Amino acid sequence: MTLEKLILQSAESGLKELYNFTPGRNQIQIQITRKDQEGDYTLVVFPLLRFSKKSAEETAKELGEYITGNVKSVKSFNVIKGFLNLEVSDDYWLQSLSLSYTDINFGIVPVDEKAKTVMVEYSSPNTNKPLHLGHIRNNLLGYSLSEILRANGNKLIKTNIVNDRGIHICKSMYAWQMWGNGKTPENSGMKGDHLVGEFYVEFDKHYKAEVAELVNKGFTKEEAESKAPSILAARELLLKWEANDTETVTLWKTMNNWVYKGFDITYNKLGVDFDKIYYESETYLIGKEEVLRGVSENIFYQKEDSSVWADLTNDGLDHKILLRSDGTSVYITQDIGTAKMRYDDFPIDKMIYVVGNEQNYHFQILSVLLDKLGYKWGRDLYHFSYGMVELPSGKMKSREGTVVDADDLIEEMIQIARDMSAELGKLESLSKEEAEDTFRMIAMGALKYYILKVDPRKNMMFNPAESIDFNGNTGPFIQYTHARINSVLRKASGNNIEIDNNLKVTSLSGKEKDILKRITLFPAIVKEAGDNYSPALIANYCYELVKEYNQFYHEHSILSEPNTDQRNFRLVLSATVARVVKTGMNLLGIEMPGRM
RNA sequence: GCCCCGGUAGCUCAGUUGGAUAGAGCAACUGCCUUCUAAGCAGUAGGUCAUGGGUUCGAAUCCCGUCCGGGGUACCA
Repeated sequence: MTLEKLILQSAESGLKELYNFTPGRNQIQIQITRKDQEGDYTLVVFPLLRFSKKSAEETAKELGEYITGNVKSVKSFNVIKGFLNLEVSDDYWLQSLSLSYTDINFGIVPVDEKAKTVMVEYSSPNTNKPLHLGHIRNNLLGYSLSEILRANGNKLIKTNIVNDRGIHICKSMYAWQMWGNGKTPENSGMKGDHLVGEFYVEFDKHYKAEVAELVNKGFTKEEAESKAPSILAARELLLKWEANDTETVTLWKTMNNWVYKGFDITYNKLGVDFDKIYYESETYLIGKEEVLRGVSENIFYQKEDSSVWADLTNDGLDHKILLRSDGTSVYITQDIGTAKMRYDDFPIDKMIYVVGNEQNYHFQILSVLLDKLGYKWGRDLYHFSYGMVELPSGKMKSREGTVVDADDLIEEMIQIARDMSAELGKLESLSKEEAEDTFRMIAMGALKYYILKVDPRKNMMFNPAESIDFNGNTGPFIQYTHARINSVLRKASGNNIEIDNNLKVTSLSGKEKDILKRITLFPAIVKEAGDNYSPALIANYCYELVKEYNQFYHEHSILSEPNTDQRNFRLVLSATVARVVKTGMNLLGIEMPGRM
């Protein structure tokens, strides 16, 4: 049992004994004592005054005396206003350090037979364009969220739904047919996803020009948008594709394969992976079947133009189209099919969709539709809705080419890591391969931390003109501290200094105690991050921990400490910090270089 | 119009079931490397927590109004 729980229990029995009052759940607040106050845990007595019927000071004093008398590890207390600050004995902190040092999986809940199966869908790209910064946020969040949930004892299935069919890819296909001149990744040396994306932009350019021309001829904007020759041609391709037209399907396969090769490279650089990949082309027909079953069972209705709709007005929503009048399926149609297929394939206890918050309405509807179709899990789908990445110029739009390309950004980060390392005169002792691998880890560490330290629900700003930092509250700062500790530990073992888990120390400095306290918090942080689906909590914890460690490192010497017990304690402390930070950063998908 | 989300230092962000004097980093300025890695440490300066009310021992946090920004809103995904 944690000390916090022991204190809580003691406070409960104290209240009963002193004031004959039995507190309800969450009625007693125990929190970590503020840094500027003496003590380790603080009990707020204000809410208890109406039961003690005494002043805040007096109540706090009586409770403090009771708790110090009952909980061995609490050695003393002080009262300031209505705050009862409890001071914990050094022995307790040392013991918990010893335990976390010994436990290789400290902070991680093992996955056993009783574990729940959680499926996390993330990435989910369209195959008509390369990945950009928005996708990076999605991929990093999805991967990290999965790792965090696994660390909380869940069985994880990471999945990806590739939106490989639909009007968007038909646009790129049409543009390639019209203006491609047989360009391929092979004959142009271009990455496949970038090449296909180029034609998506090309399509939009022509389309916009056509619409403008039609508007000039007197059509309304809406008419023009649905009558422009390009869009008609793209729609025709979609129809041909759904009719399994050989030429169309062949082109579709070719272009998609170009894109997949490109995606694989980007995924690899991002360090993300999937246990099961679904393709919309394989799920949309199931979605269609489900929609048609819905029509025959009068769950949905069909209009005269034969488009299919759901009436969701009873759920406080609107009417929603499920099949177009030409019979082709829309975005939500395939999501219905994909969901059904997944639940058929796996024993899913919890399904999480990592998708941007612009889709909030979509997922609300998806839930209701599946529920109406009779799937009891429909209402349980969880949309992990994260905020957009904004540029100073506003929102990123692939069509308009106003995006920060994922591959470009990664390359740029690696180059900065190289330059900075050269400037600082680091890593000169490493081989070229080792150095390059370290640059990669640092660059990705900077990028990943930058994105994951922000609350996922909020929109975030990215200014390309001010490149991502490597100093301060950053990934490299944390990696650096870790590398520094490694260096000390290397030197220790080089000098044949053995690290002993049996800690014998008489006095702890304030900094040392701060670090000890922070380390013992780690399991609770992992749990909180899992409960709240928030990688940011892990990121901020790691930062706080290494910041405290750096202060300690500056104030105390480790290897040249004459008292060997003290030296041993500091080595155990350092080694534990290194491991906790590494575990935490790995939950964010960030690798930790051995030296930097 | 209607619905959802947000607004904390010049900039980027923490602050999570309401708790003590609202915190970091960047940018600016000042110190600290013959001593375990200076991608570090210490310091100065920077705030009407958008705004007006309310709830209470106590509000950046909860409720209502207003302003500003973003997103969604029936044949894009």
